[in-house]
Amino acid sequence: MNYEQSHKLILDNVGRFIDLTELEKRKYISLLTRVKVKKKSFLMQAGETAAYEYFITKGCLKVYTLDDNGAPHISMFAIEDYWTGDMASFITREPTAYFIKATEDSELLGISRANYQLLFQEIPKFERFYRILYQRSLIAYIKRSNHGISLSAEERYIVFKKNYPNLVNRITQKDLAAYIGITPEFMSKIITKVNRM
Amino acid sequence: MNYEQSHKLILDNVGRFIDLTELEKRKYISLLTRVKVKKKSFLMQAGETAAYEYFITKGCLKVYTLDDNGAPHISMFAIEDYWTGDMASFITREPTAYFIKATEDSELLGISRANYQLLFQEIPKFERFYRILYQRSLIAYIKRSNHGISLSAEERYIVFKKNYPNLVNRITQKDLAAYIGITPEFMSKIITKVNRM
DNA sequence: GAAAAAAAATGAACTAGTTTAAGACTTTTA
DNA sequence: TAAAAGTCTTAAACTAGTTCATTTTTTTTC
Repeated sequence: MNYEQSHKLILDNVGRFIDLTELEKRKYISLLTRVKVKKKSFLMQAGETAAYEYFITKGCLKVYTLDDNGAPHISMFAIEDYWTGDMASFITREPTAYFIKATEDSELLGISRANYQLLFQEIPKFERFYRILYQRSLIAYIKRSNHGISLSAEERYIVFKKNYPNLVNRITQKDLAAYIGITPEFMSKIITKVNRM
Repeated sequence: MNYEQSHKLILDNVGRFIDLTELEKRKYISLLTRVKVKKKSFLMQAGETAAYEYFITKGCLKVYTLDDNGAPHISMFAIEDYWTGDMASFITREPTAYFIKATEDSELLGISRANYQLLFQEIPKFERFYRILYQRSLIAYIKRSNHGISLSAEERYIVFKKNYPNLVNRITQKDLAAYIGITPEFMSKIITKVNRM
C-alpha cells in the first residue's frame, strides 16, 4: 500500500466527522509517521510508555495484557480503518500494561504525543473529531463491558461473530478465546456446538 | 441543595478541563434544566428515547438493563459530580434499553439534545471539554470491560471496593451483585469470605 | 411502633467453564 | 520437503458460580 492510498484512507476516516480544507489536510498528514510491522512483531510492549496513537491502513494486530499466571487477555483486534494504542499511557505517560502484536504484516500511521497536542492548536476542529470518535468508542465499550459481565461465553461468541463476521476468519481460535475470556479448549467446544445448531 | 450550590458544582467540574468567562458560564447554566428524582422513582425507562444527558449534584442512581429472564444488570452507579444518561440513545435517537432509577432522593442538571448541539455552536470550547471527558471515560471503560472478562467475581468485588470505598456503603448488596455480574447469594458468600480474610 | 416487604445469610444440588493430558492436524522454518 | 512448533479436538476430573428453598435480619410503610 503506497503513501497516497494510506493518506486517502485516514482522510476519509477523519472526513466522516469534520471537513478539512486542502491546506489542513496537508498539515494533518505532515504530523503523521508511517510505521510498518511484520507479522509476529511488536508495535508496543508492556513497560514502555505509549509514544504514539495509531491508525491502521493495512493488516491486523492484537492488543493484550498478560495476567499474573502469564495468560494473555486480548482487549481488542485492530484492523484497517481502526484506531489503536494505549490511550491511558499515551495521555498520562505512565508505563503501559499492554502488548500490541501484529497477527498479519501491517501498516499504520502514528501520531506522536507532541503532534497530538499540536494538532489541537493548529486545527481546533480536531477537538470535535476526537470528541465524536471517543463518544462512539465509548458507546461501543459500554456495551462490551456490560456483555462481558452479563452474557455467557457462548453468547459472547455469537455476538462477536455477528458484529465482526470477517474478522472471525482472520484470527486463530486461540486468540478468539483470549478475547472472549475463556480457555482455547472451551472455545473449541463452543464453536463445535454453535456450528452444529 | 440550592441553585447556586449545584451550579458551582457543575462549573467546577467543567473547569477541570476548560476555562470559561463569566459570560460563558452564565450562557452554559442557561442551557441546563434542573431535575429532582425521589428515591425509587425513574429518571429514564427502557423504550423511551433519551432526551437529556445528566450531571448529578446530589444523591445516587443506578443505570441498568433487564435481560431476557427479567434479571437486572447494573452498568453504573451515578453519584454527585458524575455524568449519566444513555449516550447511545441520546445521540442516535433510538429507544434506550436502560432504566435509570434513584436509590436515594437525587438532584440533577440535564442538558437537552437541542441544547447540547447549541452548546458546541455557542461555546466551541465545549468540544474540548467533552473530548477530554469522553477520553477519560473511555480509559475507565476499557479497563472495566477487560476486568469483566478476565477477573473472577471475587477479584471484581475487591477492585470495586478499592476504587469506590464510600459507594459500597451506599448501595445494597443485591445491587452490587447486579453490578459485579453474579447472584445475590454468591455476593453474600464473597463478602463473608473477603471480610474474614 | 407493628405489620409487611425487602434484603441478607446459609446450605444442598446443579451447570458453565477450567485444568490436565494426549493425539491429530496445520503452519512455519531450515 | 522434513522436522519442529504451534493449533485444534476430545475427554475425564475439577472449581467457580447458579438455582432453589428456608430462615433471619433490616428497612419501609401506614
